Amino acid sequence: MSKKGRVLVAMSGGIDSTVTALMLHEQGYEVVGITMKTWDYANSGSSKKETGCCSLDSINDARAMAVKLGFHHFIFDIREEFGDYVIDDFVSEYMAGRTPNPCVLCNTHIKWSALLKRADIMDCEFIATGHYAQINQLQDRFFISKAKDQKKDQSYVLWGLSQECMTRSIFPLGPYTKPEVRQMAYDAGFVDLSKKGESYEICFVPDNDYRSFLKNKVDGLEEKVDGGEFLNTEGNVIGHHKGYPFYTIGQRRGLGRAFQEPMYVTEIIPETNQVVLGRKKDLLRNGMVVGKVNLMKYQDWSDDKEFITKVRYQDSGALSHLKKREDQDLEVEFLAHVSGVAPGQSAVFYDGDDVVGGGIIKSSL
RNA sequence: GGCCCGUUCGUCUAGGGGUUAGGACGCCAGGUUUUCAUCCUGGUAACAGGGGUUCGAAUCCCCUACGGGCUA
Repeated sequence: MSKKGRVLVAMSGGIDSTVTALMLHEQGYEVVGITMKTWDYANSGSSKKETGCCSLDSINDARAMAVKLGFHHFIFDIREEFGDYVIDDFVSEYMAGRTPNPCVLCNTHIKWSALLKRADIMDCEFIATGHYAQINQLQDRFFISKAKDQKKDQSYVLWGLSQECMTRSIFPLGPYTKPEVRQMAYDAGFVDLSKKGESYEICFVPDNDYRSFLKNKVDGLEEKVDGGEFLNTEGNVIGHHKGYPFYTIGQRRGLGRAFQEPMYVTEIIPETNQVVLGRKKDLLRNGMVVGKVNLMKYQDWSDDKEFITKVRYQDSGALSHLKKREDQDLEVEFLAHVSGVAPGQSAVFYDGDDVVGGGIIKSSL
């Protein structure tokens, strides 16, 4: 029917995915909307403000939006896969003293495969999301590149996408800035939507309190880990904490104790339920080991090639060398010290604006 | 049991007759952020207690409570 084909658009009811659907429609695609239900919100407490990408309210919003635009719309229940994979990993990572990245994991292992599976059933050649990122191609390889709007760039959370995923994905917002997208929503008559705020929380933790979430998921956790020791970098006990799963490397606030200067979590030791605190300079590292690597732009490179490594979503990045190891892990050497390397978080490597690849931080060096 | 010091926001402290009693850390609230964090802005909050002296006391004096040195 349509000139360009059918595209399955992941709609959350928010401004970005709505404009995505609109743009594709205007470009001549036949749009089918889909909203994924990842979590059962009925008994997870009330949420007054805008919550994650897939709250129950948002599902209704998304449906209403699709209907208004005249698209077909489906709700896809992926609670089971999502719960088994993303939530179980989330809990076990924290219990192992690491800091998981559920959005990345969901994108890599759940969201895209769920979308593609549905796209096949619905006879859609493409899938699209409202991510601020771009897809490029170098010879036969596809890779993610940063969005035009560097402030909104979301390439960091997409490092895990496979070649197959990228061949069929479209990110219509990549070449636009957030203000431009807002204007488009406004011009299209979605005045309220154009003023809608961003969503921040983890979708399955609507009240943004992951610590309570962990307590609810793990029986007796609080009693088990409460009262662990805070150590200084010399190994002396300097206080007590609420339990190692409730802290993350680089954390400063919420330690509940005053010291002469700001103190940060520099190490988490789950075996002994100890948390090491140090000064800002104690967070600096020379390198790290990254596992579960997915390579995008290049398969190989010379050892002296310099890449920019981001260690967190908002990290501005540091020049570094990447070396492949026997076990497929990457050894990353920072050319300048990097602060707050947290095992469990994603590391993403860039060549300019292009994503070379990414992985999960195993340990710092 | 005689002679000397110290006691300030929750914490560590600045201030030595007229100060909005300052800062740091904590805590709280906003901002930034599709993770957790970081980061930025702002806010809350104190002169151990009782007497004096002074126009005026956190500041000077005198007692009453908790902390350091020579003597028996």
